[in-house]
Amino acid sequence: MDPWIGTQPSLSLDLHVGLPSLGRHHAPPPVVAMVKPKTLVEENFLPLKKDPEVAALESELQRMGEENRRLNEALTAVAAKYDALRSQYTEMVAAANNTSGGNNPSSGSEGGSVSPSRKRKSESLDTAPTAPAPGHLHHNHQGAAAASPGGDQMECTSGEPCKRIREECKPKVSKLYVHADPADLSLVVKDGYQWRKYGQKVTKDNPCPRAYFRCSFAPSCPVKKKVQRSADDNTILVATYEGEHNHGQPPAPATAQQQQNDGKTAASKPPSPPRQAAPLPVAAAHQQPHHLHQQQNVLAGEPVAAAASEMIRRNLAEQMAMTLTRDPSFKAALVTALSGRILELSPTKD
DNA sequence: CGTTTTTGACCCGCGC
DNA sequence: GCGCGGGTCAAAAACG
Repeated sequence: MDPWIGTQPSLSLDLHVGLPSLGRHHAPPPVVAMVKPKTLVEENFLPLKKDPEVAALESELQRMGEENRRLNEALTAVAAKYDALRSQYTEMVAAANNTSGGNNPSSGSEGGSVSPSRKRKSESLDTAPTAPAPGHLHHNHQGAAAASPGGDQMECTSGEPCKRIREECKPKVSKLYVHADPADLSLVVKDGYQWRKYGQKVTKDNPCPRAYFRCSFAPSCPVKKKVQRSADDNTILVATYEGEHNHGQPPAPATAQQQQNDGKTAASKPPSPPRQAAPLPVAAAHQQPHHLHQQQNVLAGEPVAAAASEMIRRNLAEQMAMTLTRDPSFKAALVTALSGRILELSPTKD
C-alpha cells in the first residue's frame, strides 16, 4: 500500500513551485516530495529585475499560494472531521458486532449475489466449502475479517439453508467506490494490481454493464474483481473485490502495466473523449489505486488504518496540484517565465 | 507471436 | 420443470 503512494509521479508535483515562502508555516508537513527545480526557480526569480510580466506572475503565484494555504487549512479541518467520524463509525460497528453478532442492517444492495469462486458441476459435487463464521460479509473486508476460515458448518447442520453458508463462505469481499469520469466508458479501476478481464455482463438492476476481472499477476491468485457503475450515480465506479491476493503487490511494472491496460482499453473503446489534451481532475481522481479507494470509500465505512486522513490529505493535495497544472494560463506563464529565464542565463555563461 | 479484450454461449442456483 | 439472472468459459479479434 504505502510504497505505492511514494512512487506516484503525480504526487511529486510541487504545489509550491515558485512560491514565495508565504504561508509555508501554515501548511501541513510536506506530504508530497518537493522537487529540486523549485528552489532554482525561486532563487532565480527574486533577484530578477521586475519585468511587468514577471511581476504579474509573481502576484499570481502569491495569489495561488494564498489559495493553497486556505485549501490546506480546509483540508486539515476536513481530515480532522473525517478522523472523528471514522472513529465514531468504528465504535458503532464494533458495538453492533458485539451485541448482534455482526448482522449488518444496511447495505443490502451489495454482495448478496456474490457466489463462490466456481460452481461448475464437478465442484458442486465436490463438497460444500468450509463455511466461515456466520455474519454478513457486507462491509468492505469486514466480512472476511469477521468470518475467519475457522470453518464452522453449524449453520447447515443446524438447519439453516445451505445457501447462507454459500454466501458466507465466499472469500474476503471488499467494495470500493471510485469517482470516475462518466464520459469514460472503460471500467478500469487502477489499484496497483494487474487484472485480466474475463467477462462482461449487463445486470438486471443496473443498465451499466458489469465487468469481471481476475488477477493476472499470479496465475494462482484467487482474487476476482467486479466493476460496475453505480446505478444511482453514474460517476461512481463500484469495484467489488473477492478474495485475497496470495502474492505481493506488483512493483513498479504493475503501474506501467495498468497504464498500458488503461491505454489499451481506452483505445479499444470507441468514443473516448479527448482526455489526452489535459488530465482532467476527474480523470485524475478516478482510477486511483487501492489506497485512494479507501479514501473515497469513506461512505462504505471501510476500516482503514489510521493513515487514512493522511491519505486524504495527499489525495486532495494531488488534486490541487492537478488543478494548478491543468490551468493552461498558469502553465503557459510558468513555461514562459522559465524559458525566458533560461535563455537569459545561458548566453551570459559565455 | 504472445497477451489481453470482447462477446456469445453455456452453466448453475434460485424462485415460482 | 421452467424461466430468469448472475457468473464463467472460450473462441475470435485486437493489440503491442
